[in-house]
Amino acid sequence: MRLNAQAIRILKRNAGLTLTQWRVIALLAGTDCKNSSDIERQIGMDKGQLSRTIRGLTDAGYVKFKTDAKDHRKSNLKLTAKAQKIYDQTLPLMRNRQRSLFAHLDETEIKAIYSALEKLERAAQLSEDEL
Amino acid sequence: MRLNAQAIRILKRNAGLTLTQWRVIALLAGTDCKNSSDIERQIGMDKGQLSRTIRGLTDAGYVKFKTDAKDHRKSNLKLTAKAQKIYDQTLPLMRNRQRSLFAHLDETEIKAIYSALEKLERAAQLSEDEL
DNA sequence: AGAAAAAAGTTGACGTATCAACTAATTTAA
DNA sequence: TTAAATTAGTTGATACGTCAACTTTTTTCT
Repeated sequence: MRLNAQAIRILKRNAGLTLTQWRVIALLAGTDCKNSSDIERQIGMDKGQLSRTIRGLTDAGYVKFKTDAKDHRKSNLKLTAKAQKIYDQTLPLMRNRQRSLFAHLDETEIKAIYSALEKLERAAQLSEDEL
Repeated sequence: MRLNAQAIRILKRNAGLTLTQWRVIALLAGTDCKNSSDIERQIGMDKGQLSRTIRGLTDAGYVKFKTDAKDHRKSNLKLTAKAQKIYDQTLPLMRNRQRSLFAHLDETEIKAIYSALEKLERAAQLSEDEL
């Protein structure tokens, strides 16, 4: 989407992050997501993609990776101080962008979009079975 | 988008085509687009991507490639009989899908979506300059 | 006519989305 | 309790979107 272009630039210039990296960091910082599956459930991101993104983040020193003590399948992810700082600096920028985008739409438009997209997803899902 | 999933399957199973290949074929068959730039203008597809897609189509025998006689920069693309046949067979399937998707939405929803997306694009474009 | 600009395509790089096959660990159920 | 199913995560493959650098050919401008 071209809509993401500016988000991508903001993140690249201000934080040196990709969009998926940002999304993962934001979830680790702003929700109680602690591992890959949590994130997957939260935003429906592909777990393969997620695995690679997380590796990238740990390699870059944004995330500390531990395997869960109780369940050895699970991981236990934590943001480093570095990541937390970047998050705190970047969140306002992203919030502003979000706001300035949606400022152009009125309530009914936003609702129509969400409901329509939901319907489309559902319709797509239904006819999926016929293939 | 997950919405494209079924289109992708229909194309793969019934025609052995990717989505971008289909789009290019559909434009060559259904409009007066004759070269890469025409297509680019029509659907705003990246010219790099387009170049590769067209190469793929010519390699697969769907498109005949000639350089334009008058302007040696331009190409002159034509569908082969094989491609035309696949197009004729596949178009109804894609049309049906389109219809069954949009059948779930009413007029106002469809309009709201289009106008909202336009506004979003425009808003994104505007704030782009501030970066 | 000659230099500069623009247009058409090509190629490379990177990021993202999705599907599939696979390993290892845990849960379930016979 | 052991076999089967499920869950967590990794890895590979393919397609797609976007940006950038580059070549070649044509236009534009002076």
